[in-house]
Formats: sequence, C-alpha cells, structure tokens
Amino acid sequence: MSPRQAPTGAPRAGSSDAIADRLHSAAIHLLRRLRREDDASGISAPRLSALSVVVFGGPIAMGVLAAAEQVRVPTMSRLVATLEQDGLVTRVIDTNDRRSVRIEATEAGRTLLNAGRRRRVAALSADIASLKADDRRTLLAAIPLLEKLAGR
Amino acid sequence: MSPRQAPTGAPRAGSSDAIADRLHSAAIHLLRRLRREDDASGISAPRLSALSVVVFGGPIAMGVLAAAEQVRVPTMSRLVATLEQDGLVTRVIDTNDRRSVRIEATEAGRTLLNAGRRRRVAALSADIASLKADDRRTLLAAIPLLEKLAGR
DNA sequence: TTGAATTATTTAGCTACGCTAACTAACTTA
DNA sequence: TAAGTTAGTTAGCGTAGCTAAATAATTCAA
Repeated sequence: MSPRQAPTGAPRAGSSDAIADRLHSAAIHLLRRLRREDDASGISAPRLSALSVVVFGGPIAMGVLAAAEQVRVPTMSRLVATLEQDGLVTRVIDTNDRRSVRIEATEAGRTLLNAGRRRRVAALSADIASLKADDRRTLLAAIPLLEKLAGR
Repeated sequence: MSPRQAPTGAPRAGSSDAIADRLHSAAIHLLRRLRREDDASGISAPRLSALSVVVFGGPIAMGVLAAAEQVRVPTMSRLVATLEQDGLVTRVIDTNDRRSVRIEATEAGRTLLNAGRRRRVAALSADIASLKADDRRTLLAAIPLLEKLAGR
C-alpha cells in the first residue's frame, strides 16, 4: 500500500512529507498486525467493528450505523444480518417509525466483544509494556495527534 | 474494528492496556482515511502496495513478493496478473530456474506509483504541516515506535 | 384525504481479494 | 532415472465493498 523504503527523490527527513510518508507506511504495517490478531477472534474485522459500535453506541438505526462505519447501507444491512444469525445482535422495528430498525447487542454480543477486545489488545499491550518509559510517554503523546490526523 | 469509546472496565489511563486500546482505535481510523485517499488513485490498495514493492524492491520472484505482502502465493499471482494486464509490471521467466518468475515494474508502473504516492500523502502532509512544531516532533519520535510495534 | 414524493431498509447482482486444494512444470536427489 | 520437492497457476469458495432496483412506511400538498 505504500513504499517500503524512501523512493528516489524522497522528501527531506523530518519534513511534513517525510513524516506523512513514514506514517502512512507505519499505519499500514500496524494495521496488518492488528488484523492478524483480529483474525484469531473468530469474527471478521468488519463484523467486530460494527458490533463494537452497537455495543458501545447503544441501539442504533441501520443508516446511522452504516455512516459510523463508513460503508453503504446495503453493506451494513448484510453485515448486520450475519451478526444477527450469529446471535450477536437483534433487529427491533422502531415503533415510532416502522421503516426504521433498531439494532441492539445481545448479551452474547457484548461478551464476545469484550473477550475479543481483550485478546486483541493483549499482545500489543505486552509489547508496549516492554518499551522504555520514555518511549511509552512519546507514544501516549502521539496518540491524540494520530486521532486528529485521522480526522476526529 | 474497535471500541469507539472506553468500554466499561476500561484500563487505567496511561497503562499499556490503555495505550494499546487507543492505538488500536487510532490506527484503524487513520487507515480508513488513508484508504479513502488511496481510492482516488484509481488503483486498489493491494495492487498499489504490491506495485510499490516491485518498484522499490526491484525485480522480485512471486513467492518473495507474496511473503513481503503477507498474502498467499495464489493471491499474489492473481494480483500480478491484473497489474500485468494494466501494463504496470511484466513477468519474465528466470533463466536460471525456469519455474521462477521475475516480476518487474514497467515505466508506466513507476510513473503511476510515484504520482499516486504523491497524491496520497499530500493531504496528510498538509495536515502534519499545520501541527505545532512540538507536536510534529512528537509524531516523528513516535514513528519508529509504531514501526517496532508493527513488528519490523 | 388521497396520490406523489421521500425515506429506511432489503434484495440482487457485480467486482475484488483473501483463502485452500489441486494441478503443471521444473528442478534436485537418492 | 524415478521420487520427491519447489514455484507458480488455476479453480472454486467466502466475505465485503459497491450500485441499482424493489419494498414498505411516512410525509406532504393539492
């Protein structure tokens, strides 16, 4: 998804371009690692992500959930269908507007998410714990910046 | 793919668990932004990524490329087939071992990659440039840590 | 108050990209 | 040289994106 090393004509080290380039690469590599760990949870990343929104964002309509996950409604509709088949969420028709569906997590959904989250973060957390205190502080300070760059 | 906010029983702020949790979330959000920008380049992320390895890593065998991209050989074989159809790479049979294929970038491949890379990184780079110098330093310092966590 | 427009969701059908299994071809070695 | 190994391709499956079209409920205007 990105250059593995500085291409010819690489930007000046420390410049915004260089940071962007390396950050791009680092994010991709980090994501691949996370995805590898997500795979172990027995539920795919998009499903886990959608489930997460439902668990922590409470009952939510299909369209709102799709927007939160940045996918189209039909994509989310199918995702929710499989989550429902797996007993992780339920669809409840909104009594005020019967076109609308409220998607809620089941107890099984909440349990699976929390277990999965713990497993997912455990390995990364262990690596972070093995960093020097200084490095850990740097990482912590960088997180809000990453979130800002991600557009939150 | 991850909690949007601290779940009940969230770890102590600043602990390795908390950093792992937030980093997980930040990486996902950052990735989504990058993917959105990648989409604009007219070539899918997996293709762009593979092309990148070929361009910067020189002629490379199928199996090595698959390993570099962390996908199975058949997946890469198909990816390369489409890149070849698009005229971005060529397959050359290795004269020493005629089972083996050397995948090389074409001039068109190099051109597309560099143009795409510039476009991709430009928006992110602009946002980084707008950070305070201090924050930019923090980000720069964090990048090697991210790469280390990603397993490099 | 009903007919038209809008809104929320689902269904259908396409593409891309992961995977495994099975195949072909080429090389190595006992 | 036959048997085993290695490199790559082909076939076929599942998941997840998308758009277009269908369905159903609601809103609104004449």
